[in-house]
Amino acid sequence: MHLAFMKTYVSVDCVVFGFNKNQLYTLLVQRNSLGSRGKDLKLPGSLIYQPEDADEAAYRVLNELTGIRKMTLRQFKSFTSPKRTSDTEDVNWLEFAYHDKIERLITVAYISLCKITRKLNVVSKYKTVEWCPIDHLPKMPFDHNQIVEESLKEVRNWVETEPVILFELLPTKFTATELRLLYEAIYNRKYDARNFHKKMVQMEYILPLDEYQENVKHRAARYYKFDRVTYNKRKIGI
Amino acid sequence: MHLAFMKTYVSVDCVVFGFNKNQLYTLLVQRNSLGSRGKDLKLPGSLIYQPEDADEAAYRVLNELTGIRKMTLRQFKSFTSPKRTSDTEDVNWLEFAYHDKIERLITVAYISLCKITRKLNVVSKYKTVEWCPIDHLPKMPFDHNQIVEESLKEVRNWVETEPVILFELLPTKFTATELRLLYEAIYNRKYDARNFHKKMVQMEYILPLDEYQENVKHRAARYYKFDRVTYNKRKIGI
DNA sequence: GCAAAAGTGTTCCCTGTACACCCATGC
DNA sequence: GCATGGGTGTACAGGGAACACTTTTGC
Repeated sequence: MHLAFMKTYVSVDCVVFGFNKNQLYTLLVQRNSLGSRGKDLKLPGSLIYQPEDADEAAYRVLNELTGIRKMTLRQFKSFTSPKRTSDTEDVNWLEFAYHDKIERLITVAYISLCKITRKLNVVSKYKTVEWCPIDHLPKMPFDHNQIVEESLKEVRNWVETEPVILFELLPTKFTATELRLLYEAIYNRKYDARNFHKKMVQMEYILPLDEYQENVKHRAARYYKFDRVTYNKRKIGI
Repeated sequence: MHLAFMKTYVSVDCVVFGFNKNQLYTLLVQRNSLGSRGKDLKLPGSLIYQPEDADEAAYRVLNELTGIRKMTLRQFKSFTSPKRTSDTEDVNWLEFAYHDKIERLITVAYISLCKITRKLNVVSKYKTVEWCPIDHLPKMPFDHNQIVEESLKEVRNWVETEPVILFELLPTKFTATELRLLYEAIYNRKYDARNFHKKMVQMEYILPLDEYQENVKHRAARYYKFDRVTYNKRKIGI
């Protein structure tokens, strides 16, 4: 038996995390669909251009959406199943969007992070760009649901090696509670607020500000900010 | 400017770790070269066949080399730079080996593990298969040196989530010192032998045997074995 | 005063690390 | 005996978890 080798298109797909209140969100785009079921939301992504590597393609996709030149990102897994393109509607959309015959398509999945308050550009290829809570995701095309699911585990690994990424999800000034809720959302567990606060105070790269919440009906919480300089010094020590 | 999308061949490459004495090794194959420089060693790999996904291609490559049906493996990163195929000699070899015109090639890199004593098959595509100490690797084609380098970090992550993989590198019966040297090789640091021993005794899935070393010129060390049943029970608890 | 959330202090336990010491074997 | 490596016991430090208690603000 002689088997043909696989010659294929390669795309990148980005799981962009955002955070608000106590909930993680991910950025979804709406396909300019061909009259199909539902809202037709999917992960932002693109085929890779000839002169690009996958990282560059991911930077390009994210730059189009957010205007940020080089967002922090992390490749986490490639999805290569031949079954990815078994849904004819998905394939039709691909061929419609890229004006090309697509037989097989593998994708390199990336994680990135974005302040949820950031203004987003609606790229012409899509109808809308929106934040969607990760525990209420719609059914998405290809294996995008699976990609998001696996990406959440990868975020945890990422936080452990580079806690700096947490601060890309928070506003510049944040309270201890906001940071704690972010940890709780990522690890899907509760942390004792009192212990968490002490631990946070010990992180020398989190600087207390002389600013406090206003118009809250309880004791106003102090604001903190992340200090990149101290953080980078700390990393050398490890 | 209109840019062409990338249509490319996709391969898998496997970094197979082995362990002996106090040293990690990786499995390299020798290309049936076209009269070229050096020994021409590289990572075992293959283009992906049409009906396969990347995991299946990696299983196939490893099965050819070791005869093991489904070795434990872990996808860890895709390497996608257009520069991968900038060396003409590398491209010549590819086209020679696969009887096809190769312009661009991305690869999905995998890690796997193998007892170093295992008998290996020399696949017809290659001249030799050999174990090479990871800190004395030859210059290899493509970005294979970079792949090995990055894979070592990934092995550490893997051990932390699934310590079971360590025992795929050790003989069925092993001493405390052997396990310690394996840890030392992976983490590139020393561990206090006495503390390590105590820690090991606490791991309920490592069973002490009533067998001891023979013909050693010091107190004979006890042999231990890994108990998969206890290990799996333990995992449920987490 | 009361509710609600911020923030501090204390205690306990577990784990890692350092290190002193004893054991078994070959020469 | 002595060198070599195997194996046990003790002691201390740091970090996490549990939780009592105080502070500030709006109503």
